[in-house]
Amino acid sequence: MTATIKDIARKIGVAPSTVSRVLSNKPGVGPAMTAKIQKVAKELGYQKNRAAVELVKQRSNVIAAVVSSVKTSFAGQIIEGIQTEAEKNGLNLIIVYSHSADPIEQRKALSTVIERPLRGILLLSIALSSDNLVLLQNSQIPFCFLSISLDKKTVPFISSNDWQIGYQSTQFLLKKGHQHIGLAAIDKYPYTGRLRLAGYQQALKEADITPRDSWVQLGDYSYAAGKAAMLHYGADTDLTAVIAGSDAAGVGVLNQARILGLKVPSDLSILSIDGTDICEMVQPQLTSISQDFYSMGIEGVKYLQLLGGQSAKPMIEQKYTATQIVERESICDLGKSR
Amino acid sequence: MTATIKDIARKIGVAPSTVSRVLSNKPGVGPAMTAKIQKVAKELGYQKNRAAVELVKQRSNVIAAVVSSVKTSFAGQIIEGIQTEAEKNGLNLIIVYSHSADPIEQRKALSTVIERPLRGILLLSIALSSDNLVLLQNSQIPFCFLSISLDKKTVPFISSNDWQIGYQSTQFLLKKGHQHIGLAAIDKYPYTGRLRLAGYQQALKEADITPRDSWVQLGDYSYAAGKAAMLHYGADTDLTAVIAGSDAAGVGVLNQARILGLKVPSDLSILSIDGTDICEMVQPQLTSISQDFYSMGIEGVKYLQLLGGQSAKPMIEQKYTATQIVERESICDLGKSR
DNA sequence: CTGTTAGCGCATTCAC
DNA sequence: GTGAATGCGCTAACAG
Repeated sequence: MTATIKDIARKIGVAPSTVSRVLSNKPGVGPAMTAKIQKVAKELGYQKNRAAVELVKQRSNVIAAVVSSVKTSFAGQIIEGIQTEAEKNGLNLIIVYSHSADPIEQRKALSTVIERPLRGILLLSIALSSDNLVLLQNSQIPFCFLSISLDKKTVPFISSNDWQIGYQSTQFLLKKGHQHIGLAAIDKYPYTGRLRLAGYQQALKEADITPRDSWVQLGDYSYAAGKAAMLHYGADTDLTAVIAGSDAAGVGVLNQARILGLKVPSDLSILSIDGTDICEMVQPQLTSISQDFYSMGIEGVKYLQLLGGQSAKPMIEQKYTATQIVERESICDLGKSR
Repeated sequence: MTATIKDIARKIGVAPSTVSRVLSNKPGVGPAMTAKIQKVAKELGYQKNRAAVELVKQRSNVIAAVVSSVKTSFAGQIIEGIQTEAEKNGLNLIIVYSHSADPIEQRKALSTVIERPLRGILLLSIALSSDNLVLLQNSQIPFCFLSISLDKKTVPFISSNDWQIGYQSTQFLLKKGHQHIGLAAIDKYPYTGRLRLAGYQQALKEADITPRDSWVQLGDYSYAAGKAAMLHYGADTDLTAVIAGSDAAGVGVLNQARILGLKVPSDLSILSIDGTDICEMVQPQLTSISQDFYSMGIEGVKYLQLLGGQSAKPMIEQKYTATQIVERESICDLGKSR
């Protein structure tokens, strides 16, 4: 093993506590001694043992992000935000993966995280089973969900408003004169897909339009799901526009439409949800309803910091970050609406 | 704080050591007692304190991946591989970011990782400063670089052969009849960009072609770098093909070429390095020299496991994973070569 | 300014 | 099968 505080204390002929003081930047040690200790520490290649420090201090300066998948690039943006704000506050970030929605898998990821004295836990697009949520809550570690909006009043989250995403994007298309609007590659679970669906349905309802069942195609937000959805719609679809659950799905719809001989946007308009870089990388560029993922990350650690301050009130933050439609090239204006 | 082993021991009226035995699955405790202890542990919401365990056992079952925040999505594939193999071996994975090539930043990321009794460290596309490399080596923790091939005989890595990537892709284009071939958006640092450049130059040399300085455009592998490179080449470039340092860069070249009025592949062929999903998402689909990132991840943790076994010989692995040209739609065959 | 003492939570001897 | 004692490496009182 590596050298310990005792080793260097013994070597110099001083007490371990003195060494500890200088190595953890505590005041009250003479400059001569300080220098000497630092020198010997370097010579011996001393490395702090975090396990020991955390054990005695019952706290660390690390926060954890639990993410469900790396594939979608929005996670990268959130993490970027987290990392930036964490650095600013002298916090270290570790990331752990929790693949699936499988409670057992989730549990494993959670365990590796709540069994340590972390400063906070951020959960990205993770829908915890109720057992696991209880586990998390009992851990006493500050936490916050990101990019998912739960319905329980007692759990904090920072997310886009998914209902609004569904509502606004549908309304946008309606204003462009579209009447037959599809919704593709969203999942059927609460908190994201279901909310978007509800918003979509509401906007349609307000416009006195009754969507046909085939208009909404479930999926997992992937490129493949986008393609599959478009394949279901078919070349002779009555749809003039589709809202895709993610950018990747939007590209899937786009490419499959092309294969079917449909021109975008003249034959079919596409609005993709997310607004990541990929929207500008394809042809035509995808018009999107863009989310502010970076801010979610920033706000997430700010909230954690706030909780750490332990202001008696256990305030629960439930906050929506802004979304914004960014017009690019994939939507066709059909003229006046209504 | 959460309940400890002592709490549950006291509650039952038994010794802490007994509780410890059942909670860490050690044999030699009666079934009745075992059941009782487990029950009470659950009641109290007991959570192991990892810090304490790691302190006493001087080891954990976690491995760490250090990644540079490169925007390119290949990191996700490597991590997928790592995670898969780690799970198979009962290891937990934590990921930490090390932004830049700045030694100070690197040092911080390294510290959060070597100050713990990890089972291994995997470094993804990270070029450590020599100071930091020494630090890592002194930590006694098994480690391996991934997706970067160092020139020191003493450091283990698993990577594509970047020289071959440059050589083979150039040769491929040569065989397709291209004589004027650009290299875009690679960096100028050792170990990746410089190796690819050398391979590219060698292939050109063997074909008696002298590249003009303007043919190689440095960059950071990003979409923007690809666009910038193409902008430098200009609409009236003498190039008939360009090799892009990454898929994102390839798309950048593609889109900028389109803006300049060049048709791909008839006016300009593009070969992108990496072969991630994005190649199939753009129009035309990008022909690529694809890397086996997933395998790098798998092999990386296998190697770590091997080292953990402490077979007296401190064998150093330096291994190249396969690369393969995947033909899609962005390369035009100019006819017989030479 | 520096040394002594105690203990964080747990695993692991060694007794019984 | 179970209990008592010891120590992992470090920080935090408390003395001096």
